[in-house]
Amino acid sequence: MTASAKFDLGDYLPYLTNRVGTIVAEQFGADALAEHGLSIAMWRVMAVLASHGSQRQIDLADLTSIEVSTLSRLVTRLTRNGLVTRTRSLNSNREVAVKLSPKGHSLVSHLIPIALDYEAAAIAGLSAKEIAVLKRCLRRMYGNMKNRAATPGKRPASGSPTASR
Amino acid sequence: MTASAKFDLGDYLPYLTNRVGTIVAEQFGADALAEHGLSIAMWRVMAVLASHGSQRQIDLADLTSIEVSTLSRLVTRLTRNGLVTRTRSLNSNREVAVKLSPKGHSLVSHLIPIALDYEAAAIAGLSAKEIAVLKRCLRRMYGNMKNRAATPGKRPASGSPTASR
DNA sequence: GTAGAATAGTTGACATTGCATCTGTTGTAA
DNA sequence: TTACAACAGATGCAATGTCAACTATTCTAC
Repeated sequence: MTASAKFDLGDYLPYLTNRVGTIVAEQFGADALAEHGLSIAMWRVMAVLASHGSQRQIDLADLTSIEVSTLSRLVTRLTRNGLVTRTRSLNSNREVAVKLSPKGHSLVSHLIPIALDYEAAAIAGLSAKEIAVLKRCLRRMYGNMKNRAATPGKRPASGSPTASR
Repeated sequence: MTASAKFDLGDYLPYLTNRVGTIVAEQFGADALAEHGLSIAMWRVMAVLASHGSQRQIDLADLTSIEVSTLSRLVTRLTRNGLVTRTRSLNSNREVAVKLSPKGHSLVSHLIPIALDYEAAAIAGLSAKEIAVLKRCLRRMYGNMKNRAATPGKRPASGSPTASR
């Protein structure tokens, strides 16, 4: 056992965060999405479209954290299921505009209240004040990481010489 | 169409949570894990082992939120890479004890400080008090959902009037 | 205009995942 | 003991995801 074995995962924020995200998604997926033949990724795409309106695939990828190539096939599937439409963008011929079809819109409208129920179940027992802090923290954390990604020399090089290929 | 089209994803906690978890994992994976041939899932397994010691696969699955069948193969891969060992448990012959090998231990020891740097980068600008609330909230949320999963009649019936307060 | 870089999206090859199913082990109760 | 349910883990196979090319379009600067 080396000295650095001192690592308390239960106090490590990325772990705590990912576990919450995963368990909520798992349950919502199994209880609410499965019966509609939707995967969590599909729901995310539809939720983004419901909230932000028509989007290019590249923006969808950014908003959903789904890889562009994965997203391309995902949109193909959603299109086959009649939930979204994919049309060439008006202002550019290489862009695509993805938007909810009427059927897709009606499905998200049905799912949104259920999703909000799950959110409510997750935060049960927490005060409004705590939730406000929670949201602030999460937004800040996302911003911090996003920033870091955009910044050159992003490597923290703790203990490791950044010299790599 | 319907009134419920009013859905602000930017205020929806499962979304905020998953995005933070994803972006931290993505960057840590690309910057620190890739050069060691590790995936995020592999890192999670190793981090759990570093923090909790030897585990059965089923417990690893629970602690990492990785499916048991996926985990089985993942452990096989980690074993092939010499990072963990898989031995029959002492007290039961159907159980397996997964633990870090010396090589695996030395690798996590190297990665842990880097992981903590990423955590620090993520929470930059937040006060200790806010972080305390954040952790409390995340633990509570996980507990709430875990509970729900164990409870019979967990379904919030579509369109349910659960939406109170 | 034209060359070349940048951008948006798609696709082929390959790896990984997830469900259902299977094997083997342990616990329980007649 | 025997029978059977519950459990831990592994595996076949179809579905999905990922990386690296590749096509097509638009932008930039001469």
